[in-house]
Amino acid sequence: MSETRTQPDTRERILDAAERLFMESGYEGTSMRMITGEAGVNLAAVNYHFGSKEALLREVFRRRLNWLNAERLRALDALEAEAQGGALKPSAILEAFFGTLLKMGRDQSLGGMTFLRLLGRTLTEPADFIRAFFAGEYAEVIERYKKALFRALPEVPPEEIIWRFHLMLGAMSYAIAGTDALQVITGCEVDMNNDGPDAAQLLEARVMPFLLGGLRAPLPQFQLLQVQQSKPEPTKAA
Amino acid sequence: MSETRTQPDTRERILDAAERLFMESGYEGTSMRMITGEAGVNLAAVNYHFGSKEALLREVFRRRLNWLNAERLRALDALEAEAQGGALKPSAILEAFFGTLLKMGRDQSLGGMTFLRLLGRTLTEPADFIRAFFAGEYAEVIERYKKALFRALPEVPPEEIIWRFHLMLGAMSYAIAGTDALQVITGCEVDMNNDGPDAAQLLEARVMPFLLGGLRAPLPQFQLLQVQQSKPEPTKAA
DNA sequence: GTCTATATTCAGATAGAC
DNA sequence: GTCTATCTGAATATAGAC
Repeated sequence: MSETRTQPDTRERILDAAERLFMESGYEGTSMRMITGEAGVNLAAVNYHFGSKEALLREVFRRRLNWLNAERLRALDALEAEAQGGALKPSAILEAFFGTLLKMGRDQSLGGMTFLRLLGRTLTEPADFIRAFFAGEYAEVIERYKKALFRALPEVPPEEIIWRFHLMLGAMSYAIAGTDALQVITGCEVDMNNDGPDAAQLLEARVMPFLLGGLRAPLPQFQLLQVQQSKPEPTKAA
Repeated sequence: MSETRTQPDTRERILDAAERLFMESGYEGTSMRMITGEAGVNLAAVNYHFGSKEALLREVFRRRLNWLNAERLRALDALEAEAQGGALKPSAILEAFFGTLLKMGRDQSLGGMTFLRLLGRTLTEPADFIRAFFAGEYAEVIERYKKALFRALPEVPPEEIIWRFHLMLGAMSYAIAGTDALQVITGCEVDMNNDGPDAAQLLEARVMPFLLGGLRAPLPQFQLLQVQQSKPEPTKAA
């Protein structure tokens, strides 16, 4: 905040450039020369300010994930306070979890669609240190939401809920990240490449019903058998 | 088939090693020295047999996708012949499309889970030539299945079907590819790392109900308004 | 803090002997 | 077809002047 800044924020310019280029070309596919070139700073500045390319990537994410994690916890706290100890509605939980994410897409100062797409892509990056980093960053929030879903869907086996959480994350990530990848595959133009509020709003209207439908789908056969022994009439999961 | 082979198939050994390493470390993260090392062949052999690293990647996929594409078309042909000109059930279409994919996971000679995970991961690789390659390979099959879904769900706007197709692909890809990525995130062990029939069967039982639930979810608000003007009682999509 | 110049490593690719 | 040896370029990172 109160730094003696000489240039218009070299550090910030590097983070912005890296965010965009990692999104576009992936971590391994982006060189530090590309980053410093786009940022208009000297090559050595990255190592001076961040120490290494790995540390730069971590900082790119930390800058945004701090807000996302805090906001997701806050949204869940608010829901639970309102419910006064009762179980939450599955749709409200998804709204808190994914709605918060999509709010980032609508706000440039939080990263906008650029960061959302970077996030979706990076979850599948194979580099070990990236996976380890995300595991640490996400652990607390995921744990809280998992527990909320367990309480919201008591008749669904926890293992099944975890799988469906997994599948919802995947669908959302692809919807965000895979724009060109999968829109080429589906052979249709999709209107998400531009930043701004429209893309995130459309995404929300389209994806949330799909996720909720998947989350509340009938249980697979082999689990229905287990459940029927303890409860009558469990055809629907919720 | 009738080659004058000196060694136990250098070409095939390279393809197998590349398939596994690309799956594990990604395209950019895998060097030709890693590949030839694992295959136990000379470094120069890759360029001799395939010409370049790019061409090697394409051949890794072509070897498997030829079967997948043909089988997916065959499965759809069979369904349409059986329906005698009528519309198909959405569940049958998904079964043909994703069931065929998962059949590969159960059969080592078709690539097994290794290839399935490679496929899921590679769809999000950002390199341009990879996206272009997939677009070409998938075009025909996607077109046929899209049309089948349009007919199967006449009350759902085509644009919405395309989105949900997109979302189903994403969920399935993550379920397959993101094993360690997302199982770390969800904080639970998932039993998919090993090859073999069990993993693919479990996957099928778990994922298919989710996909069908998403595909048939209620339409988003803004599309309900459009549809209600032409048809009564369209609360459910199917 | 910023720059130039460079150290070091490793990538993909190829020439040419066998 | 397979090998050794090597070319060429590009990557990350750093030393040291300013």
